[in-house]
Amino acid sequence: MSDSPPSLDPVQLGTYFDLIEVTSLLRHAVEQQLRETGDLSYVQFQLLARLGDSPTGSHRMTDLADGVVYSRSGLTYQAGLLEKAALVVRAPSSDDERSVTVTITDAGRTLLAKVLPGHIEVVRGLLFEPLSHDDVKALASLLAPVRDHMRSAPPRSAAPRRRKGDA
Amino acid sequence: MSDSPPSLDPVQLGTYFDLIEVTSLLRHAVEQQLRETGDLSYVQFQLLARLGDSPTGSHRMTDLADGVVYSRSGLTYQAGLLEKAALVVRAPSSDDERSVTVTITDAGRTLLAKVLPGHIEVVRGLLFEPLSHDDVKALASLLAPVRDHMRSAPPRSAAPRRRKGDA
DNA sequence: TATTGTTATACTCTATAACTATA
DNA sequence: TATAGTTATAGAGTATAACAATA
Repeated sequence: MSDSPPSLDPVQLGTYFDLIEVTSLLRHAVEQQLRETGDLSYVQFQLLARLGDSPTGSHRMTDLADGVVYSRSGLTYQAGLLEKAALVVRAPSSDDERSVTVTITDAGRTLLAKVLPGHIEVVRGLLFEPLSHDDVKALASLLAPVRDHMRSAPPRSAAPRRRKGDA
Repeated sequence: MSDSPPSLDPVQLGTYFDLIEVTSLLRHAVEQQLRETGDLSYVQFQLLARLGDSPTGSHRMTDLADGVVYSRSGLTYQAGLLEKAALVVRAPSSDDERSVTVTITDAGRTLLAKVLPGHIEVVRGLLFEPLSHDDVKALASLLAPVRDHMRSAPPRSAAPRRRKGDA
């Protein structure tokens, strides 16, 4: 199948390990803060944040699923939890009766506002404290192409159901 | 408590989001590969990899827990699964009868060897493809201080039971 | 026929607390 | 008394497949 060298060079390997370690620790710390402060999981926070960022406070289920969650049923589950907590409202979309539009409520915005400062403080204290402004810029400029590459080359993850063309 | 500005600057925020997105996608892709190729979760792979890296092929449970897993019972669970799959053996430590020494088996090493090439290929194809060697070095030099900082400042995560001094 | 979303179900993983045994 | 590990248990999260409704 392939005869390329089957290993990463030591720098790559160490970088990969550091990346995994750093984000695991960061994720863990942030999840704890979100749970304590707002009784939110990270996925739930991401959903609320996306809705809060939207000019309308709304998104279709599919758009949310494509960004945050990996399966549709998973999103239905999470949206159900958020709706039960009155942080979100679901309603049939006006233009496409199949779609469901999710909208953040005032309570959702309030909770988001309550949770955000601590969230940011954790991120700053853990991730950014040892980095200068120039370091952050450098990091950003390294991550951007990786992000774009990953977005453009869905390895074979995602594919919640079956996307566009497919054998 | 604190009157520091309650938000990250746009560059920091974008960097944080990119970091989360990149590692989420990478993690997801890698987990899928591990599951398909070796029926391993990422945690299980990490445990096997740690044991395989050790000169003796062994580690104490506690040492494994401190690096990979966040609760002791979680490690017991995972070690139990690995042992049931004959990838690992557990035995009381010779020097400290309270401790349990986990050792990777030949089958464990075989599985590790089977899984590693694909693992590395996913990491290279997804993470390193858009980065030059200098980019990787730069990324490594940015992640290292963050990693050290996080290790030295356990925010209040981990603490599986109760560490050294504690109120 | 394809797409959107939900439901039922099953499974994996994680964490807390109670417990045993050794240092 | 503190440390190492296990167990029981409970809960959160995820994915697959079958389903209903609209385009």
